[in-house]
Amino acid sequence: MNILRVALDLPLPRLFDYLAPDSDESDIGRRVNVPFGTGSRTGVIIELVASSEYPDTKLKTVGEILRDMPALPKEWLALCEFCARYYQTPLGEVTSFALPPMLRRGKLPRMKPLPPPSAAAVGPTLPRLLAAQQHAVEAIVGTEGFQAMLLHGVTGSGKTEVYLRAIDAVLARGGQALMLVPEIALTPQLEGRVAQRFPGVHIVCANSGMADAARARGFLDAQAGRAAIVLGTRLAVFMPMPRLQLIIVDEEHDSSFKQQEGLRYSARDVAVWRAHQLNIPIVLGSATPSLETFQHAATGRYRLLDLPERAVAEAMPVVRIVDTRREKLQEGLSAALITGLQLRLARGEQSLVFLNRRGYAPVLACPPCGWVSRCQRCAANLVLHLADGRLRCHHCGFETRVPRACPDCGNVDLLPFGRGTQRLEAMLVERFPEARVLRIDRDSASTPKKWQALLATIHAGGADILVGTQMLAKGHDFPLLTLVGAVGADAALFAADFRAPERLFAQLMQVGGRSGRADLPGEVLIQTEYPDHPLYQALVQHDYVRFAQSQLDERRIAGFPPFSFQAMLRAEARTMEQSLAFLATAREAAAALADGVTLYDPVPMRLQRLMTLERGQLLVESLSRPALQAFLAAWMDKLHAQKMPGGLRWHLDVDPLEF
DNA sequence: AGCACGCCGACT
DNA sequence: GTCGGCGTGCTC
Repeated sequence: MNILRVALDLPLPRLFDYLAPDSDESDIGRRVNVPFGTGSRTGVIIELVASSEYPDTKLKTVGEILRDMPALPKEWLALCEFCARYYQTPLGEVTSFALPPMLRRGKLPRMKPLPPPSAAAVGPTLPRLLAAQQHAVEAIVGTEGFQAMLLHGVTGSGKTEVYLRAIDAVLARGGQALMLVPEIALTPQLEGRVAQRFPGVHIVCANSGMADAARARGFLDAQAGRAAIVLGTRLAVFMPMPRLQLIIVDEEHDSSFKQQEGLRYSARDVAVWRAHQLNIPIVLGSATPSLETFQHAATGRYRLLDLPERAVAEAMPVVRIVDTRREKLQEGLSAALITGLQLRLARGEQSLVFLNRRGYAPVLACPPCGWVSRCQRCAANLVLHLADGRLRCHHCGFETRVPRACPDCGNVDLLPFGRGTQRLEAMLVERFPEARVLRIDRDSASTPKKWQALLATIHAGGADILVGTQMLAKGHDFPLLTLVGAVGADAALFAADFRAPERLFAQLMQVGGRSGRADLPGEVLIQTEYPDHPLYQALVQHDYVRFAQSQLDERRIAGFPPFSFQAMLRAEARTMEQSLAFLATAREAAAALADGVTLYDPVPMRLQRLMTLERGQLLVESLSRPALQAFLAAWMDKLHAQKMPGGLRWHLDVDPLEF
């Protein structure tokens, strides 16, 4: 009797077997409706077997096998199986996540006819390549079989042009190309550029913001090979592409490639595995590569392709460190920065003040009695948003009106402490009454429409001084911008998270790269109380390599990634005792299995309470990835078999980014 | 995760 | 007398 093994979207690490008289091998990879418990569900057929370990008498018969679309290819199933294994997630959860919601539910979109290939396929005139670009293109195009390559080049060095040439070569051979970009509102822009470059080529986008039907159509177009180029955010790594010949991960260091909930996968790492599986090249591009990738390039595992200079003929911005130790700042701004702003204002150029903290002030306090604005649900302060008179928790979204007086003692003189973008904006408006000040953060650019409007204003020269968070750092060119001031960066220098310096360096490099494109030279001023810090010194020199090497030295000594491999078990419950007790039990359960693996003590998470849940974590570390993987598999078996006290939830994060 | 079944409190 | 609280047990 034919038995189908079906992956269902359940948090159970096993497949479910069903009788299926009218099935054959060709049904593997098809979606199927099956009776389950009292109801029914849609899953994916993984295997066809002759007998089941499950008692025959209890086997149910499948419902309808959905043969209305081609079966998902073997490679796609293998990719899902890898993720299930590597991230210790049930296969059904992975296949479910990897499918567009509409297909997951067993439905199909109405297909649209392909747009007719535009006859006016006039190839655009190609820009001339620098020698380094030319070399990179040749290296990528000439690669046969699997090879990971790091394309290392600063903003403006012409990475995108290299990608486009490499894609062009793939298309000429009849292949498909997959390009992953960080999740920023910048995908449409890139799509435009790619579409313009390849007229008549069917390009498909994939990101979570898309309408159901469009996403499902894109998936089917990619699977059928109708789409030659797939462009998308991290979830696009799961697009089935039968003739895939090249994968590109742009801004590979960007943390948005790691999903922070559910299936906690790294699209960059999954992409590398996929390239290996398909025996094709993969290009990881960045001005500030992740230390994991840089280390691979340094040891020769990845091939390094360097773009050392800007393709457009202008100098790198001058980076200057402003020592604020002996200076009385004006609302957080140094005299040097204020002078710089004045100068740009007089010359009709744009400036940007970068502060990675939104709101007016991080906390509102009552000095006489000691009251501070705290979130009821989280172990965090409520941030003062003066623009709309509210206190907000940036973690759980709780908000309330700003109280007129202290809730504890009635004092009416409540004081905002610290500085956010709104406060900086207010200060700049007062200090430069003639300037048009524009604030760009998640509050002012809350919708794509508002964001587009802000961008349009900036591009039209309708703003003199921009105040913004890291939102401004990514991907956009601001031709009129000649000054960037970074304020309050020091906080990240001594953060507990060992990856904080890496992120800060990338951020400052990226935001600095916004200045001085076009023909106007750029200047970057970094305000700091630690002017001699090696991180800032490396920025002055534009020396990513030196910074990366010093970070790698520290990591090597400390035994941190990339010199070790980590996983984090996290738990949340009503009380911290419950969370830590569970983690302690899990640690005991692990002791017998932990060969070549170090287990740390369970500790409260840095944001201890979120949405009224008390959270703890337990770090696991190994010098060997296979040892860690073997341990995790055995450990998860044990934990899944264990009964959980009510109200306790836990998850495992493999290769965690956040601590 | 759902969704059942299963025993103990305040309502039509 | 029942509606319903969520504890625990199962899903091929």
